[in-house]
Amino acid sequence: MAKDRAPGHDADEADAPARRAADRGRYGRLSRERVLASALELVDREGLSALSMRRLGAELGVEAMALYRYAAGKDALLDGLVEALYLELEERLGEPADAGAPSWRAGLHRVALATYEVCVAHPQAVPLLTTRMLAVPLARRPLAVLKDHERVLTLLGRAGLDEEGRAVAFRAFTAWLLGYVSVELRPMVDNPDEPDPAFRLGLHRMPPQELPELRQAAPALVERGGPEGLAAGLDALLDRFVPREP
Amino acid sequence: MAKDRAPGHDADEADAPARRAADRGRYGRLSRERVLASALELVDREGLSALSMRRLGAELGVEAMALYRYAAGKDALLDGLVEALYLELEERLGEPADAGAPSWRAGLHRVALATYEVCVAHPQAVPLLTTRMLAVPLARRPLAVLKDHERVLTLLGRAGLDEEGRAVAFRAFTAWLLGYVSVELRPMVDNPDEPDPAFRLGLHRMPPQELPELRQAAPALVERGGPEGLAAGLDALLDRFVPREP
DNA sequence: ATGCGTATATTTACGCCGTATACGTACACA
DNA sequence: TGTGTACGTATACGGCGTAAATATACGCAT
Repeated sequence: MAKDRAPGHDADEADAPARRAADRGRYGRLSRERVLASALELVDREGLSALSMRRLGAELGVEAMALYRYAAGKDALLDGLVEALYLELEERLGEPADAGAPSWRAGLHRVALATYEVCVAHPQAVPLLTTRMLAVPLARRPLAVLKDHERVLTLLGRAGLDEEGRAVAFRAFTAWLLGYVSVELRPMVDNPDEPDPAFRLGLHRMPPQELPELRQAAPALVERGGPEGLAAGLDALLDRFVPREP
Repeated sequence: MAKDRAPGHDADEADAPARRAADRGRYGRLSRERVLASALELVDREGLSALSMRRLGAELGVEAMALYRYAAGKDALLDGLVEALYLELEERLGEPADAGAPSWRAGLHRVALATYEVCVAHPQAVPLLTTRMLAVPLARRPLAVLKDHERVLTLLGRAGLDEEGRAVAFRAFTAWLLGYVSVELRPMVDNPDEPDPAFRLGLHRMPPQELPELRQAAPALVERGGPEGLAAGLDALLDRFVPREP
């Protein structure tokens, strides 16, 4: 495929121009959006390890090197995925200025919940948040990420915190949120299709005598806390790190 | 090097046996401990991306394939690193049964603090906790990890929680701890050697007008919360998820 | 329509990666 | 001293990220 170099006429296909373009998925050209969207889709479908430049190129009907026009390299592509997640978050949240005037607390809950939902929609991409995103120095993070930070800081500002208090609360918010989605959104179950609960969890692999508590608690541990668990912990932290409301 | 096949006599070195062994670092043979220790050292020194089978082999004076006797593959090697971290944690904490009888709360603080310290000692390995460790189904995690889980569950059991409450508290403990070390232990600073704070943070890279709050808060944000921040959030969560003490 | 400059995509090549397979080597024990 | 077995090496393969050079197609003035 993509081997014949005859410039114009092929045989039975009428229009000569954009012949190769048709090969690459019926959309005319590449664009950063298309590249990132396709990458995210691939990750959602087959996991992070399936994402390679060559594979993504094939997905788009294009050679690997063509992608370098839209991302400086593989690392930049991964950072682009983080950006894509935060753009999706922005979309869910609406304008940066939290337009209406719910309380700062409700605002933070809204941000946390929306982030949770984005992560639920793309569980395979979640590790990128703790690896790529946090690895990039603050000022170099994608704009969408910075806007999210700005939003959270603004909400904390409304709570009447001084600069130091705001930084403490911001770190706590981020740590809880990222930690929560990290532990929540990955499979704890060994063999999902097994009917017997103990075998489904793979408990027969664990040392028989030690670990009695873990053995007993395992079925409950693999349950999800859900958005409620996220909200409950968030409130606990806010109660601690933010002075009483007026 | 490692080319001469003359079996016994060399020239000036007396003892013939273990000649090749001397080439590979003056220690006789490989072992899982040596492999994992060397891998962790390499990661500490040069980061996760520097860890490859070939490189680690070279580090040990051995061909890459030799490592496959001690770890089934690269993934298993990474899981082994997680195990190594938790063995180090176990060492810091002493016997699994939290022998003395500090309160369950003090016990949890001790576990959290010791985990924090291990992560501070190996910041480059921290991403493995959210990627590899959490990606492995509960029952397949390394024994040292399971023992840690058991310890935390036991402490929560002393707090008088029922099964459901224990699972909720366990997840909150884990999420907070992993989230906290993840955000805390990576460099936020763009150019550490720059004297001027704003340039050190790379603030000149950020859009000039938007993000006013972030701009102002940045210097405080890049500070660490330290063990105190960890403990404060932990208490907040425990107060919420554990019924009042007797 | 024509030709050209530029944006876009391909080709080719290099070195590193994980690892399957087959092969040497040396040590423990008879 | 001989032999079985645990340990390490040699070689090879396909896939990876990406640098450099090359080919193609599109917008636009003519």
